[in-house]
Amino acid sequence: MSRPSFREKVQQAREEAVVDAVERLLADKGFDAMTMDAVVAEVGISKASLYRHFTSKEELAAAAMARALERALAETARLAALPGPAISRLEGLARWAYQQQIDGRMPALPAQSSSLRDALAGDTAYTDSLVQLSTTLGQWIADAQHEDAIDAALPSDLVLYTLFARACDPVLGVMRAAGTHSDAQVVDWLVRGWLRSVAPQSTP
Amino acid sequence: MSRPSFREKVQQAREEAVVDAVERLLADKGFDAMTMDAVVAEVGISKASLYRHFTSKEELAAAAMARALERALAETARLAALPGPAISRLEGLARWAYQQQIDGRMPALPAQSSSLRDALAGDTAYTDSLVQLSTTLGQWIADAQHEDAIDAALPSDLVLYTLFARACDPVLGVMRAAGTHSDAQVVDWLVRGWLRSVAPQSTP
DNA sequence: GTCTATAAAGCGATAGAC
DNA sequence: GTCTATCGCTTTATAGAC
Repeated sequence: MSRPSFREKVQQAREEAVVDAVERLLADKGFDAMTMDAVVAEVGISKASLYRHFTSKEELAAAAMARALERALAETARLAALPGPAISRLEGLARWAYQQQIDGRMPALPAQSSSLRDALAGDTAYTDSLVQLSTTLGQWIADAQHEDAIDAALPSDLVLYTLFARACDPVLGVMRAAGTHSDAQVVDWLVRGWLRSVAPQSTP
Repeated sequence: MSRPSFREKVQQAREEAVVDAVERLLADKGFDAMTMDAVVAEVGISKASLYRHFTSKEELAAAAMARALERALAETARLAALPGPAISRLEGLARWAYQQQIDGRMPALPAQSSSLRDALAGDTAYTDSLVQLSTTLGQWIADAQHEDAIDAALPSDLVLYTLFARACDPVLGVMRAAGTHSDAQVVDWLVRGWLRSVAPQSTP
């Protein structure tokens, strides 16, 4: 049991190095523009070795997405321990998502791609994390609605999807390219904008 | 002058048929997944003929985007003639953008693609329309800020980009796929959400 | 100007030696 | 298990006949 663990650890370390590179490339170029040659060039292994560990490009993307979801779950666990109402936890996660985008750690997958969707659906690490994250956030959203911090007339799944959409909000990139305001200022505007978009109707 | 106009009209009609097909394919599959074979199959011409009229795939995408911007400009002209404050015109355009998405008339281009960006920048029909649209909407946004319908603390270009982003809001597609609510209801929630996201701070 | 046929290149995936 | 070398397919783009 302890004999093969060394080799297994080496394998796991290499696979993690691969997923690291894939995460960067997916965030930088997107799935279609990312080539397997670029992956092996960044990791420093051969293509045949890469295919020993991951049987397809889609599987690589699924592994990167699974890891991103794991990070999101870790952040929700951290936020859950903080005091304050549910809406402040949701705000914290939105802010975290924008920061991930700035740090180049947000994989960019195409919305329409059947082969990719199949690979994602078949990756239990991905689907399990997604379900768990959705469940937790759905609870936070329901709590915030009961606390009257989110419009109770909005379906909770719509609120959840708008929050997920903040993770790939193109406005951040455009504003950063313009360079007229600090990252922190732009993120603040966008996070507050999301909060207002789901806030209860003001009754003047 | 009138002699070659017949042939020119035939040419133009064919080019319009091509751009029609490209618009549908771009909205359905996106730029990367759209192949030139699919374009010629839909139009019913050969690939060589297609390349007589459009020298590259990027140029086709630019033509489709230019036409989409022309439609947006036509809608702004229609909205400009309506009575009411500037914010109601902005709301109307946001609603129109979502409807375009539903109708499959919103080209989906990748955010990161150097060759595509160059082709777009070199297409005057595209850039001119984009500048004109941005100028008009920038004025509307400034008006709405003066009317205290949009938060005056927000930079007008940020507001403009968030409005553009509504044209490719992924939440609409996800909600439509869920099928639990009518298109009109979902669009209404999303449009009102955008309005609230840029509304002035409520001062309770 | 439009067609058929094909070139040219990029990329995902694999064979076989070591 | 990793490498080099290559296959096989897709796709963009073009040559040359009509």
